[in-house]
Amino acid sequence: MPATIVDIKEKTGLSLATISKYLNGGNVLPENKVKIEAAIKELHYEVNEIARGLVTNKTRTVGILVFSVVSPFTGMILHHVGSALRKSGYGMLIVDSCDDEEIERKNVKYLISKKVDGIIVLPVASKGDFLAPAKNAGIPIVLIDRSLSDIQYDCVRIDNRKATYNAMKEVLTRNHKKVAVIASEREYTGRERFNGFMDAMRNAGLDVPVEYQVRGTHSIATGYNGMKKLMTLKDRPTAVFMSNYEITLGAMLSMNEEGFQCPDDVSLIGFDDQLFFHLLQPQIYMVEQPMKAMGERAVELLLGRISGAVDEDPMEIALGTKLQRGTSIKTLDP
Amino acid sequence: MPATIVDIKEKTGLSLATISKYLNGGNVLPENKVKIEAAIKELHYEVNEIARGLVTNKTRTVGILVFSVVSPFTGMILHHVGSALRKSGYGMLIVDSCDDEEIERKNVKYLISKKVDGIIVLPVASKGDFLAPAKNAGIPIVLIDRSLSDIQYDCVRIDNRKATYNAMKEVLTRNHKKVAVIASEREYTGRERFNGFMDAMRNAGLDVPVEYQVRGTHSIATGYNGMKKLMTLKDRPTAVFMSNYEITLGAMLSMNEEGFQCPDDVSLIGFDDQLFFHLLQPQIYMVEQPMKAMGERAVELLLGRISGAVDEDPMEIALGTKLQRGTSIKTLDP
DNA sequence: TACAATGAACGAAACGTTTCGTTTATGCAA
DNA sequence: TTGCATAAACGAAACGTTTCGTTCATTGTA
Repeated sequence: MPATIVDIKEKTGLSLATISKYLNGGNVLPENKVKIEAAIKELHYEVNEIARGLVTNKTRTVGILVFSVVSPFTGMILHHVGSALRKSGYGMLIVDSCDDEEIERKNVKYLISKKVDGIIVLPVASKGDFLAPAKNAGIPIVLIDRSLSDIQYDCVRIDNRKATYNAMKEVLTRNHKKVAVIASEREYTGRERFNGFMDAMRNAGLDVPVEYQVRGTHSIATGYNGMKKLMTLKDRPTAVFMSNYEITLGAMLSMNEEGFQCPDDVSLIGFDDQLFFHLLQPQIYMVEQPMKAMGERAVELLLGRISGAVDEDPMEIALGTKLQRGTSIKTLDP
Repeated sequence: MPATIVDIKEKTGLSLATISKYLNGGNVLPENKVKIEAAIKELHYEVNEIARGLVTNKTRTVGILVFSVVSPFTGMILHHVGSALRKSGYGMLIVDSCDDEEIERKNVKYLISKKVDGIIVLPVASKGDFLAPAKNAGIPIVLIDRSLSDIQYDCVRIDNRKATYNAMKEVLTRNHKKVAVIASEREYTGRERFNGFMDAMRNAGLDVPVEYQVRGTHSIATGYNGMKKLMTLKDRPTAVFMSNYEITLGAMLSMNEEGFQCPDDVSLIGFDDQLFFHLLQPQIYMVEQPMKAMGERAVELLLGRISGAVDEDPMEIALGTKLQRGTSIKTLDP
């Protein structure tokens, strides 16, 4: 029903090749250009991307493989990645791994079958074998936020360990000695941040007793239960580092519930500013990730790989973070 | 490079038509079936969806047009819609309207150019003209959550007005007379819920002074500022209804900040349970939407339209809600 | 004036499927 | 045996583009 390039051919008397050339930005005589444009307007012609894809072997669509589509972190990344892609004329086919490695594995195959031009991954698995089918199919891959332990892919993220290490200085220079951590231990970021925390403590010559090391998952429940547990210890910490948004949220809920005050009862420092912590009183010290830049750099890199403009070995891009200062850290007597 | 149906043809000696028939579930002789399956395995053949799409004029992909991809409500819908679609072999091409009607309008055209088989919409606009191009192209459309004012499309949602009306009974039977509302006025749901609130008050013979009617946007800021304003009135309300998740979150932050206690200082009732309110103390009364059912029904309906199994006039499906009872409403003396 | 060089237009083949109308093979009844 | 009905296989066309190698026209140069 919709007009095709053949209709344009008949209306203008030109050949398919010439019209195709025009459509793809090639040079045609001014008079022909006018004819073609008139015909296009009159017939409401639009190129059929499917037919085009069949011959070019490109879909102008990239697959986005996310560990979970309900996380606010994911939502924000999707927002920025989506804008950047659209600006370049690409669409995004999103698949949700539901925090399940088996689903993630299937999703990769699905994206391949959909012939996406590239894949952006926020992985759930820590190892990279699930991406092998895509790699073998020659599909460019860029990771965001989380590196893989056994194989290197292009990855845009922050230096989690260092960022945590630096953030911890804010606590340590205020003479805190008894500092606890609540961190996720299942993904890359949680482990790195935990390590950064331990680095800082070790470097300050401070010990971290096991009951101060709360490990869990990337969830509100981990923060909630973790904080509850910490605050019922006989020997409470004077400060707590929380490794991500969900954990921070959970921890704060628990504090509100128990009536603990920050920073009077305990000092807090967290990760992943999601805007709304700005509204909180007290304002929490927070490591802010450059979400927009991460999304944009990842897209830029992926499109570079797709076009062939980038052909070096896989690279890890670590972007800078910013510490949102607040009022949540108390200065103790030396 | 990847194997095609022609390779299978040559390996088996059968015709393209027969192999295609097999691939699409048709009957072939057992011996041929064996031959074909062997060849497929040996050559790692997978059907090229692009080529198939060119002749069938189907992409097995549906477009998802969301008002904002960063909202947790959207994330949850995406999760359920995505699962349901995948179960039926469909993928989702997601486009983000960034709460902007102009972008939304462009996105519709983009989805059409991508030849999606159907579109699921969480609209930002209140009027439906932006969907006209898709309708004219014969692409089935299903709305979720928000109806349009001027034209009827298939829509899966709840009865916001009634749900609010019923929820308000919990407040009114506890003898509250001075009840305020914080509601978004820009989208369908906010307006309906506001109306439901006013219905309930009117029906109880109660007046709602204008300073008790806070209208704003679907945002944390509206809830935060709204609650702050309400609690500084000389004549404070004894209860507040909050029309959605973000507003509820903002309102609670403000209360925590000011040190107001719920339900001692003010009773609260909200909308959109997002799991994590379960963790809160006190537990807030919340109208819970059937997110999973909404996503699944919408997909079911859309696929029905696509296949032609459903061909009645557009329908509005209003699913039932559930009131999560809590401890956030105080019983006043009569 | 002839010839080379340049640039635009052209025709046909190709991309990998599905589908339509026809032919071939099979089984059964007359 | 012949004829007929049924089921499976077949060949060819079609889907709407891009692209390759070639032809044609124009301009500039010797």
